[in-house]
Amino acid sequence: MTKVVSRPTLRDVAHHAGVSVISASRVMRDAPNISDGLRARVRAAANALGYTPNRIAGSLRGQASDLVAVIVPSMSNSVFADILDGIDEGFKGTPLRTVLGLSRYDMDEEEAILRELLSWNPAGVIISGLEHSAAATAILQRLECPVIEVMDSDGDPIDTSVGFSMVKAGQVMADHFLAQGYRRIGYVGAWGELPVRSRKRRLAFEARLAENGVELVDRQIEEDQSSFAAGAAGLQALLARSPEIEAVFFANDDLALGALFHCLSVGIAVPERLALAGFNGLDMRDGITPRLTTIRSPRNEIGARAGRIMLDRVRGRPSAERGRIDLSVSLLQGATT
Amino acid sequence: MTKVVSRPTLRDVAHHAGVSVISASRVMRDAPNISDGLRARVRAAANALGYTPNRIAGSLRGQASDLVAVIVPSMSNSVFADILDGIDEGFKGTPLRTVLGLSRYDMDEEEAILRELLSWNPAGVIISGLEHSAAATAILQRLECPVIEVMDSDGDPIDTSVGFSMVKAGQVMADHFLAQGYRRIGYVGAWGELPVRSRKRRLAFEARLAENGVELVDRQIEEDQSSFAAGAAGLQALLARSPEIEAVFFANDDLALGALFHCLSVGIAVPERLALAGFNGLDMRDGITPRLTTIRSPRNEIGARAGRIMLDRVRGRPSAERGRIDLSVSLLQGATT
DNA sequence: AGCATTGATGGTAACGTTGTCAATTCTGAA
DNA sequence: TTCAGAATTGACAACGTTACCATCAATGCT
Repeated sequence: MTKVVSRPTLRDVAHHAGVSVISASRVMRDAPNISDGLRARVRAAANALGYTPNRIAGSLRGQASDLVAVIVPSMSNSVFADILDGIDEGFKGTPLRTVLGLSRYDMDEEEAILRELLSWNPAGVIISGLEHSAAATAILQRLECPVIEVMDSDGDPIDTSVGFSMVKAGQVMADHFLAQGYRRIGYVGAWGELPVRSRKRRLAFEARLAENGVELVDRQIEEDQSSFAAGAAGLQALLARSPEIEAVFFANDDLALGALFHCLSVGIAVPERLALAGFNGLDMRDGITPRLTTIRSPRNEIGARAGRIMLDRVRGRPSAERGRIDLSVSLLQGATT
Repeated sequence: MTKVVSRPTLRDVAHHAGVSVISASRVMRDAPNISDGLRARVRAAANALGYTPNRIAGSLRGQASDLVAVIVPSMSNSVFADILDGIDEGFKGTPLRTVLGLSRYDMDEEEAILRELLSWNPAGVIISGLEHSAAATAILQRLECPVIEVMDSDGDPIDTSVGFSMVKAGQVMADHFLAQGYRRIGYVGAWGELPVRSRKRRLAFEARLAENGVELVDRQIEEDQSSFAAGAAGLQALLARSPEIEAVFFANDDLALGALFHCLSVGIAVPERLALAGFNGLDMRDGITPRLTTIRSPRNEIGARAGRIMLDRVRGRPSAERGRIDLSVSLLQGATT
């Protein structure tokens, strides 16, 4: 019966320190009412043995683990990467950890991964968007742990949402276009507007224009995912159909920048002949002349705020925010409008 | 003693189906030797109750969980985002899940997060780079679970590594520059070459040039993180000091593209007056004319391969690869060299 | 002095699952 | 018909931790 050299447990630590298991446990998690001597002895034993707590065991005893299920469509989309960075920042120095689930822009996949992750008894769920499959919504509603929906803030959250308003974003850009005096306006999207968010933005953009008596001249939604190339292609298709357009709003910065490069290379004067505006406020803009006009989406803040709220909720702090949390979007005026 | 309505357990399912707990367990995990009747009854009961297995409990019983600790510097860097996407792809349809740890380009932080994540009894560890703190290396070496180091393949892995050779990458570009006839060559990096990988690449680049009798004219390492702006600034600084330079290798595509935009806007002819090349092969390149010459780093493949190997190892498949796995890098010839 | 309160420590059971072994039933060959 | 072996099902213990309660000593108050 040669015992395999495996990780030391609390029992080992307690034995080594000559105390009871429960006392060792108390020291390790800084419970109150511990004498300095006991604390010192247990600490020493833990160090000597290289003890690492087994959180799996701890989580089983408690009702929930310190794992937070984070479900987003994809990591390659820098929007979600930024959100994840923000969340992790919020978790820094806490026992909370992110367990990742990627939905690949598919509601069924999202539902499946949600079920999967719930089997880890997460302390909370952070999920992107307000739209989910009926079953997923039902599951989320029944959940006892905090559920934070990130990105959108148009609509009612299941529990709490942290995001910004796609409607406002669309309106802000419409107002800007109108203020600049543009009247023959177009729109370019991509990927069949798959993340529904972009459609919300466009509809609000169109509606605000219409309110002011300006009808969107034309729109072009590319099949492919957003990219510089798609932006250039979209713009070309749009202008081929509707050459009178004088200003274009793009679903995101990638598309807009691709279109900008196209304009620069074929000699379309920006913004004199054609004004361009994007959405997101990627750092990328900074090195490009003329600097792109866009709307800053508070991606990092969303993540950090969601992480912090999750922490507060898990800790049971009464100060923890709830409901819809609407971060503001702001126009970043560049030189392309 | 009103029982809180909480998640049903196997006991509930078993009771509902009129069978023993262990039988229910066997049905749920598709163990052999189960009668169709039993299977059907348990399945029905599980559905009726909405049973979700508690993997925390399952993991405690077994020796390791199905969680895989993935430690990378940052999500905002698209290189790691792509790797994570790849890993998750490899885990699709398996019980393996990613628990995320971000080291923020800091070895001490990496060590700390490693310790943190180990307390979840992970089935394996995927960590970026071959360089870790001494303590972290020691921990990783002692680990019983698979350890896969991703990105680099210059050097010896602790257990298994999946990546590409920074040295080869540097050499490939040096050979390309030489083949194109460039002799007055410069280099631009950023962020004090913080991810050590870029320095490895540069040194190999310089060494290969030197082997062929060409001394690097000058190099400029920006303080800031890589960005278009840093690339433009770096190029300007470089040319201010060494205007005779005719070709520049950049630490990555972001820098190179920023420099390219700068050249386009100030009228430096590319590649006639100045040749530019980047590194990574980001999709971004596709929409920009002239298309950037670069080296494709197999980011997604690294992730997918690492994920698959992790799965094979966890499953105990003898086919599971080990040791150093070197993915190839290839030159993507564009129009900037 | 008597008694409640607090501080410090320990014992026991439980969290939900699964590995191990035992018990029972069934199958097919002798 | 009988019996070995397979198929099927179950009982029990254990994984490492912590909640709960118990114990005992020290302290403070009337």
